[in-house]
Amino acid sequence: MSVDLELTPKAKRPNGQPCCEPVVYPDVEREQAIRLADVAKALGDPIRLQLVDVLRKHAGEVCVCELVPLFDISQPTLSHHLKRLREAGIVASERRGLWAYYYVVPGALGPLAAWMGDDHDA
Amino acid sequence: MSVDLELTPKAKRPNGQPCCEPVVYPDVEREQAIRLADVAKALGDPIRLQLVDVLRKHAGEVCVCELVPLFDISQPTLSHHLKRLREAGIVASERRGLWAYYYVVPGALGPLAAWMGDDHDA
DNA sequence: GTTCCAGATCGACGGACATCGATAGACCGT
DNA sequence: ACGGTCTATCGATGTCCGTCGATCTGGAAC
Repeated sequence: MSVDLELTPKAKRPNGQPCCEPVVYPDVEREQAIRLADVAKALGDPIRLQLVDVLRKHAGEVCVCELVPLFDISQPTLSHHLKRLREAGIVASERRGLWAYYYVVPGALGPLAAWMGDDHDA
Repeated sequence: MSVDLELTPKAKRPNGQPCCEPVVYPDVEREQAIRLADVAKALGDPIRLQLVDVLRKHAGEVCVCELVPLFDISQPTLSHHLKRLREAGIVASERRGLWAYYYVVPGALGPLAAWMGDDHDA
């Protein structure tokens, strides 16, 4: 890894013709790609995506006790998914008494949504 | 799994007060969530996300030989990532002679982008 | 046919992940 | 203090994933 690689690998071809114009893409967004991929990975599970969907559509806090019966998974597993969403910065929680209330962090999906929505064809 | 669970788990609380209003969310989008999560999972790797980024910004086909030097991974690993993106329906390829050209399938990111961009606060 | 090259596939390996039951921790009523 | 309830954590387990080197495939040039 971390080999000093030249960005124009045209080298020698059988007939010398290039396969396409060089892309030579700078790694401007290495770090950004990691952050975006982290959010995407957190959404890369059907249950977590549905969790975020429920929380978003509710536009407010939702008690965990209301989330548990929505999925055919055990309570520890649901807690695990909520933790992953929390670690990805997508949701946050607040404890009141016995119950924990979760909500979507405003703007958490913004960067990834913006990247996906960017119209690169125009 | 697949327990016949009642959707209103209010049961008996210590003082009988509910933690919040019932959500009772129908699984309208179980199947859709799986499809969206599949796309998100495919984007849940920095290299794959950068690959899609390069292909999208190029707005055309890009030869694999141009992609290899952009990342510090081996050629088989890159091929593996391209395969995963292909299986997720995000990219497609065309072989011409010795070389393989990849491009982003138009509209492949649309559903997920639409879901993320949906303004549930308004 | 033979040789070379680009790309895909294979097999292996280490690490991450989803899932569960059991348990711990926090909190409320009595 | 005690018992009950909600949520988080722990430990174990089976599966999936990213990565590599080695190899296979099929096309081009000689």
